[in-house]
Amino acid sequence: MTVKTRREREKRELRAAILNSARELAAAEGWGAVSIRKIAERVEYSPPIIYEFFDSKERLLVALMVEGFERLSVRLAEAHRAANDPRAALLAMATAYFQFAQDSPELYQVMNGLDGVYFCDLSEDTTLRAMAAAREIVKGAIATWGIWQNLRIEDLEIKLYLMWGTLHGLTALIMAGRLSDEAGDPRALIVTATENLLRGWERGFTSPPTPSP
Amino acid sequence: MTVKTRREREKRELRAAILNSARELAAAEGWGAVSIRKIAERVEYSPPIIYEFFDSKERLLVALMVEGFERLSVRLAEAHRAANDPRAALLAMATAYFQFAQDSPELYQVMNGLDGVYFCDLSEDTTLRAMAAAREIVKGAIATWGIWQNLRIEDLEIKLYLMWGTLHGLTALIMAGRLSDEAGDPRALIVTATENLLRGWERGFTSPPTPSP
DNA sequence: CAAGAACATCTAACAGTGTTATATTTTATA
DNA sequence: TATAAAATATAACACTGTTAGATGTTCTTG
Repeated sequence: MTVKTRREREKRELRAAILNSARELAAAEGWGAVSIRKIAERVEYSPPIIYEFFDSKERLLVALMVEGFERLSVRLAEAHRAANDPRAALLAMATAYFQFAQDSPELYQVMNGLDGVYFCDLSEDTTLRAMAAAREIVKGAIATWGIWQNLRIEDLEIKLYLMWGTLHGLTALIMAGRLSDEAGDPRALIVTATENLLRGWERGFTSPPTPSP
Repeated sequence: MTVKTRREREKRELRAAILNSARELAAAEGWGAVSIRKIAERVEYSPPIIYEFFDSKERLLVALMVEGFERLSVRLAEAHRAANDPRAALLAMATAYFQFAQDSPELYQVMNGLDGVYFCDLSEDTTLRAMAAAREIVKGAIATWGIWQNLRIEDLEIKLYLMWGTLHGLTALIMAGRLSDEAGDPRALIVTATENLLRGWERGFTSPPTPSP
C-alpha cells in the first residue's frame, strides 16, 4: 500500500511541477514562449509525459486558470477580512484584485484569455467552481455594503459584473500599456474607479432607501 | 508612368486583400487558425509574399489593429453626431462601442490583445495616431457633457480611461462568455454601466459647480 | 526465483507553424 | 532581342502540438 501512495504522491508532485514550470516560463518570457517541449525539459521528462496529466496544452492552461482563481479568491477574502467597514472592504478588494494582477501577470493573463486562448471550454466542474467562488466573495461584499449603506440592493448580480468589468477593463488596459502617463498612478485609478462606482450606486436610489429600524 | 501607377494600385490592392483574408479567416475560425500560409493561399500567392508588405505576422496584426481603431472612431463619431444631447451622446457611444465589438469581434480582439499578441510594439506613428483619434472623440464627448452638466471636469484624462476601462472590461467578459445568464441583456449592462459612471461623476462634485452665467 | 502482465516512459514521426535564403520566372529597359 | 531589374516561387530551417509504437521498469503470479 505504501508504495502505491508514494506513486500517487510522485504523480501529484510531477503534475504540480509541470504547472509551475509553465508558470515560470510564462512569467519569464511570456505565454508566447511557453511550449510543451520546454515545459517537459524543465521537469526533466520527455514531452509526451505532459499528456499523462493534461489532454492538451489548452487544458493545462485551464488548470492554471483554476489555480489563478483560487489564489485570487484567497487574496480577496484576506482584503475583505482586514477592512474596517464594508466600503473599505470593497476598496481593499479592488486594490487586491489589481495587486494580484501585478504580482502574477501570467496567472491573470491565463485567467482572462490574454494568453492566446481567449475561447476555451470553461464548463468543467472545477473551473466553474473556482470562478464562482471568486464571484461569490465580491457579491457578498457588495450585498453587505448595500445593507450598511441602507440601500436596497437590487440586481446584485448585475452590480457584481459592473464591478468585475470595471476592474478587469482597467487592469487589462494597464497591463497592455494602453494608458498614457497622464492617467497617473494605476493603483489610484483603480481606487477612483471603485469609488465612482459606489457613488453611482448610492445615487441610483431615488426611491426611498429601506428605513433603518 | 501609367504602368507604374497600376503597379502601385495592384500593390495596394494586394495589401488590402491580405488584411481582408486574415480578417475573414479569423472571423470564420478564430485567430488561432490564422496562419501565413492560409492567408497566402487565400490571396493566391505563395507565403513569402506576405513579407513584402509586413515585417512579421505580428506587424500584420498591428496593421489590422490600426484599421480597427479607425473603424471604431467612425462609429463613435456617428453615434456622437446622431445624439440629441451630451448625455445621450455618451450613452450612444457606449452602445456603439459594444456594437462594434459584436459586429467585428475579430477586429476587437486584435485591438485588445485577445488574439494571442497581448504585448506588442505600439510605438509606430500610425498606431499611436489611430488609438489617439478614438480616445479624443470620447474625451471630447466627456468634456462637452461636463460643460452641459455645469460641472468643472477635472482629470479629464482619468475620466476617459475610467470610461474606456468600464466598456472594455464588460465587453471582454461578455465576449469570453464569462457572464452568467442572470446578468441579463449585455447591451443593457453596458448602458447601465455608463449611466452609473455618469452618476458617479455628477456626484463627485461636492464643491460647488461652476455657476451658469 | 522466473515468467508474464502491467505500468511508466521514451523515441520518432506527422502535419503544421513563422521565417528566410535561394532560385526562378516575369517584366521593363537598352 | 539581350540584359538588367523587379516580382514571385521553391525549398529549407527550426520550431510547434500531438500521437503511435517501441522500450524499459516494476509488479504480480505460478
